[in-house]
This record gives sequence, C-alpha cells and structure tokens, in this order.
Amino acid sequence: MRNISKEDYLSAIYKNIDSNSKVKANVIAEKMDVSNAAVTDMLKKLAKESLIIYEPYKTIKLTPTGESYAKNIVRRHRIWELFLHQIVGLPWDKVHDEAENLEHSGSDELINRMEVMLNFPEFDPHGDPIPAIDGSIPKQRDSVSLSKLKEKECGLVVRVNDFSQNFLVYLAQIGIELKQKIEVKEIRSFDNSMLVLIAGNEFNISKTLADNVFVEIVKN
Amino acid sequence: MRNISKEDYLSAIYKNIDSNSKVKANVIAEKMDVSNAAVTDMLKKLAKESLIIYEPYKTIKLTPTGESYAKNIVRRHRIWELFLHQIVGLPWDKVHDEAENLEHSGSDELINRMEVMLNFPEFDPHGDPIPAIDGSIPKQRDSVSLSKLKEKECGLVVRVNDFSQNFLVYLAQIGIELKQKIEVKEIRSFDNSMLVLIAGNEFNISKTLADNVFVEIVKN
DNA sequence: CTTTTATTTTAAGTTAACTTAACTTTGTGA
DNA sequence: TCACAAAGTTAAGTTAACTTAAAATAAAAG
Ligand SMILES: [Mn+2]
Ligand SMILES: [Mn+2]
Ligand SMILES: [Mn+2]
Ligand SMILES: [Mn+2]
Repeated sequence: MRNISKEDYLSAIYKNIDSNSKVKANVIAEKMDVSNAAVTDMLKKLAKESLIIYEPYKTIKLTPTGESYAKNIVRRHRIWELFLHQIVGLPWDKVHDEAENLEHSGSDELINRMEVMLNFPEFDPHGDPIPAIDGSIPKQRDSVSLSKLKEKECGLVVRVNDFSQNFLVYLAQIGIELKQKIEVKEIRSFDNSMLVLIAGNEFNISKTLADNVFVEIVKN
Repeated sequence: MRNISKEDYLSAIYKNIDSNSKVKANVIAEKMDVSNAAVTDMLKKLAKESLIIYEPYKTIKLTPTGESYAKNIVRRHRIWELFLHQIVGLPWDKVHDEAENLEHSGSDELINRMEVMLNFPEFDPHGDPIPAIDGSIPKQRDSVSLSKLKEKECGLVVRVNDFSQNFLVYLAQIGIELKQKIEVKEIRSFDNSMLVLIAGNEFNISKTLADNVFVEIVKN
C-alpha cells in the first residue's frame, strides 16, 4: 500500500528544491509542520531506500528514483485538482485541500484515465505544470510577479500561488483567474499597492496580493 | 484528520451485523485480515469512544452514534463506486478496490456534490443501497439468489455480491448486469449448475456463481 | 579568529496499530 | 455433564511516526 507520510515528505522535498537542486531539512519541517527531529528520522529512512542522498548536516538531494517518485505524487495531486475543478466543478480555492488527501489514493490506472478525460492537461487550476506520465514537465510561459509591473503595463495571468484559500477566494471575487488580462493603472510608492484594471473594473490590490500572482507581460 | 483504520473497522462491523444486530469479533478479524488480538484492541478503543457496545467475550453492537458513523463510511464508499463507474467509466469490477481507499478521502462537501452529480442515486454499481445523508437506507426490491429459481423461472438482476473481482469480470462477460433478465432453462441436479438464457445467449453457470447473483422473480 | 546563533542530530519517550504466544472463557457434542 | 475446540483476551514485543530536551555541528557576525 501507498505510504502517505513518505509520499508527503518526498513531494515536499521536490517542491522545495532550490536552484542547486538542494533542500534544507529545516524548510521541510516547517512545510510539514513537524519537528526537525521527525525530519531527520524520515530522511534516514528515505536515504536507506535510495530515494534521497543524505549525509548528516548536509542539504538533501533527490536521487533520480526519488525524483520520479516525487514527480508522480505531484502529478497525482495536480490531476486530482484539475479533475475536481473541471469535472466536479469545485472552486479553485477548494481543490488543493481535497487533493492533498486524494493524491494518495487512486491507482495509476485511475489517474491516467482522469488524465485522458481531461485531454492530457498541462496545467492545474492554479497554473502549475502537471508532470506527464514519462516525467516530463510542461514548459511554462515566461512570467513575472504582477508586483514587478510598471504603471501602464499589462499582463496575462499565468499562475497564482495557492498559498492560502482566502487569497484564492478573493482573487476570484475581483475577477483574477488564469488567462485574465490585468492592466496596472497606478502604483503607490509608499506601500507598493496598485490600482489595477481587471475586466473593466478597477481594484486596489496590496503588494502581498500582487506578489503572488504571476503574469506574462503583453502589449497594450 | 480521518482515522482510516477506525473507519475500516466500523464499516466492517456495520456490514457484518447479523439479524440480531450483533457481530462476532472473529468475523471482523477475518474480513480485515488481522489477528483476533488486534480486533480486541480496537474494540476497546471504539467502546471508549462510545461507538460500539462492548463487553469482554460478548458479541459487538453498534451504538446509534457508531452506526451513523459507519453508515457514513458505507455511503462514501458507494458514492465513490458509482461515481467512478458512471462519471469516470471504470468497469464495475474495478470500482470496489479504488473506493476502498477513496472512501477515507474527500470532504463531506465533495461527497455531497458527487451525490448531486449522480442525481441522488439509491444503489451502487453492484446493487447495494447507498445510505442517504440523513442515514436512511433506500429500500431494495425483494430478491432471491438466482440459485433458488426453478426451471423455467425468470428473474431481473437486482444485486450481485462483489466478493471477487474475477467473478464480476466474468459476469460482465456473459452479460449479467443490473436489471438484466435471466431465464433458467435447465438445472442439473448432480451439481446444481444451471443453463440460463441471458439476452438471447445460453450459458452454463455454476451453483457458486448463481449463489452470488440476486434477482427479482418476474413472469414469463 | 572567536563567539554567538541557527540548524541538525541524538537520545529517550509516546502513541496507534499491529504481531505471536499463552491463557481464559464459552459453547458443543458425545 | 464434561471434555475439548473455538473464540476471545492478555501479555509482551515490534514498527512507524511522531514528540521534547540536550548535544553537536555549521554558519554568521563581530
Ligand atoms: Mn498529501
Ligand atoms: Mn495547484
Ligand atoms: Mn477502506
Ligand atoms: Mn459495491
């Protein structure tokens, strides 16, 4: 049977690898909300199974086996998210929590079947790429944080961080969704909040909000 | 978070209550493939939570709370089964194993939403009743085991035991599905096998097979 | 460099869910 | 009715996944 705990650790490791494909144990402890000691414990187990490369006091690296294992879990998670969104009609702010459990259930056969139903999708409801069955990752469009745009610039929403359910609910409320066009009208330099135009309506958004929305810059 | 083990015990207890609403610990151990000692252990925990009534060496009974808890799990299981069958298109022999894991995931909200998508279904793909959200159980049509029919009698399939995947695959192969009409042409008394007519084709079926198919007797 | 702080590991202990082995209770059938 | 098999419990031990507290190491800062 699937080992939920190990799967969650591996996927947390995968999602937190830095530019040097390394992860600090520290970060994992925080993301998983467990003690550092628990992480050390698990790292030893994962290393014993050759899923990670681990030496005391060093940063963690995934082995090729570990990486493909991790990618498979991320794949399951994101396919579930998209399935729940598109087929079941769950709003994008609810899919992450459901998928967090569902990712550990469902045979590969079921996951693949859902992938077919969804017509081999490349991105989940938040714009994150869905690893294919062969481990390849769809290329994402070049994007920058909305907070990087200058006045008068325009962007198409490519991805949003699903870092808080409340955040996603609010985005939906003001009309921010994938592919939506956003124009920056004004930037207030004292707090970096922005006045933006979304589908004909103006909204004032905080720096924090803008930081977590990623857009592809477009003309006009 | 949901407690998978406890949920599986409760649902096993529920599904094995006899005519006196009692269960033997023994039976649970077998169904769950664990030792009797493990069952005793769990029974104490469930009793401490007032989910069952338990006294050493006596048979088990569900409390009202325990019963509604158990029914909820059965409900989840069967809604998942039907969802996988109708929406995802999984064959009826595959849905049980998937649902066995999925039944522990998915918020109540998700389960209810699937129920709506399925238009408040009353029976799962094997003809077992799906408890409603209020705990009520759809009434099943009067049925008898196919093996009870006499020569020349006819029945409509109302329910099948999903006791083996292989069994379900074979049923599908010979055209036995819910609502299918079956006519008994001949019975061989030496082994109680039957020659039956299903959608224009004749098949010889064993007593064991007939034992696990339940039909509503009809004229003609 | 050396001190301080942050990170990581080790040690010891807990809890849930199991196991096997030994013992107790119950129910059956000669 | 009593002997014995079946069912159930207890005892002792294991494993996975955690905890806190203390010790070790690494990184940062003066
Ligand atoms: Mn998870
Ligand atoms: Mn997502
Ligand atoms: Mn289950
Ligand atoms: Mn079923």
